[in-house]
Amino acid sequence: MSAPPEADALQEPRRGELTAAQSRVIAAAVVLFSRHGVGGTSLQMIADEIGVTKAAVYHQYKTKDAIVLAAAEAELASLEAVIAAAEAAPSRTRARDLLITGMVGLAVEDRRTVNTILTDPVIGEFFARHEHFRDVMRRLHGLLVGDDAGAPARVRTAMLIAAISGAVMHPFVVDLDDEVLRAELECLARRFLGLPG
Amino acid sequence: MSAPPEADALQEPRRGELTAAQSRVIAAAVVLFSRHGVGGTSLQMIADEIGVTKAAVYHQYKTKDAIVLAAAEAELASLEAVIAAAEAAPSRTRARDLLITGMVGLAVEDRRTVNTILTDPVIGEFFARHEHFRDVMRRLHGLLVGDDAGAPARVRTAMLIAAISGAVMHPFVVDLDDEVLRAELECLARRFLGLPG
DNA sequence: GTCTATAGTGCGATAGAC
DNA sequence: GTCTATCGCACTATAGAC
Repeated sequence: MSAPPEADALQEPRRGELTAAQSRVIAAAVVLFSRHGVGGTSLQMIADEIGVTKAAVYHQYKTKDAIVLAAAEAELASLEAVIAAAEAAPSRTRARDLLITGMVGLAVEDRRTVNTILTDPVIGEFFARHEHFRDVMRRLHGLLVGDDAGAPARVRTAMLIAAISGAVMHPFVVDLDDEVLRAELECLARRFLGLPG
Repeated sequence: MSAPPEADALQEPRRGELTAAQSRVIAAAVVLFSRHGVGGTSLQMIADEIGVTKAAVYHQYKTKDAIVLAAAEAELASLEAVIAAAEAAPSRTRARDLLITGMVGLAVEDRRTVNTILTDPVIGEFFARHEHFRDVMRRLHGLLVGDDAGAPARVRTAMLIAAISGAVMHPFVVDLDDEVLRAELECLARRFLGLPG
């Protein structure tokens, strides 16, 4: 595919460039995965969602697994961007601040998709097998609690990640405005970490 | 699958009245759902897991949806028992204490099954349709924050539920001993609620 | 890049014997 | 309660025209 060289410096996840057709496939897949689970989503559903045939989808990705992998990495890329921004912060306090704000922002923005996809067993297997995911998690943990690899620190990080990504899709908050939810989540997340906020 | 939604509202299975054969089906289903997702689990897999044929499984439950529903309510029943015990406590403080201990205990005990099943999109649809689930969540919320239905209280409850159920299956804590994980989770959950302990 | 057409497989579900 | 056997269908994946 041919793209204008200037205009698209913004959406490159650095890990494999997606063509426009591929982006359409992944966008549809993410929505459907979150609605029906990975196992409950067929290539026919993805094809229908973007208005093409199955064969056209197969031309972009040779197998369903390849689509699942690309969708998982697309989701991960958003988180990685937030982490990279936080790592570039001048101070540790500022870094944690950026991280909380960024993570809450991502979760609120996507709501239903983020956690459902992150907790899907099929995606979980991909993440467990791929070093890139573990690396991102390690960097996130480092920003939150430093080099401490003890049990309390690890449980703390796990709880914060689960709390933010899981809370946004809970029935209790479905009717809340994005801005209200974002503010409350940030406040409670900071308090959980013992930060001012 | 994906039957007309209106049809199954009347035929709620009575909890706690499972035959031995039905219990075997549900136990196998819960394990497989958490490992492959609901959509990725076939009746053949369930039949193989308990060593019978598909037809024998169909004799216990007429459709796959009926199995999914029974499995979801079996998971919910554990939580309901914890809530009932907490509601019977003499004081509100004691009730919250029992609730935290019970919820953490359930989550640690099951680890992989609890959260994966709770966040599966197919199970989520069942929960959204059935009043019983909403009732359990309402009682849980009441125990945690009383009658307060404001945004901060709801976000707080949602975060705590997500934090406990989600943290136990995070990669960071997979290697932790059950007792260590339980102690850390209880401590952090209490602190999140501003309780002593 | 998308199409039609088709392969081979496994699915949910049913009938009827034991 | 479990079995064998089967139906009709949807699935993943491929081949080849445009």
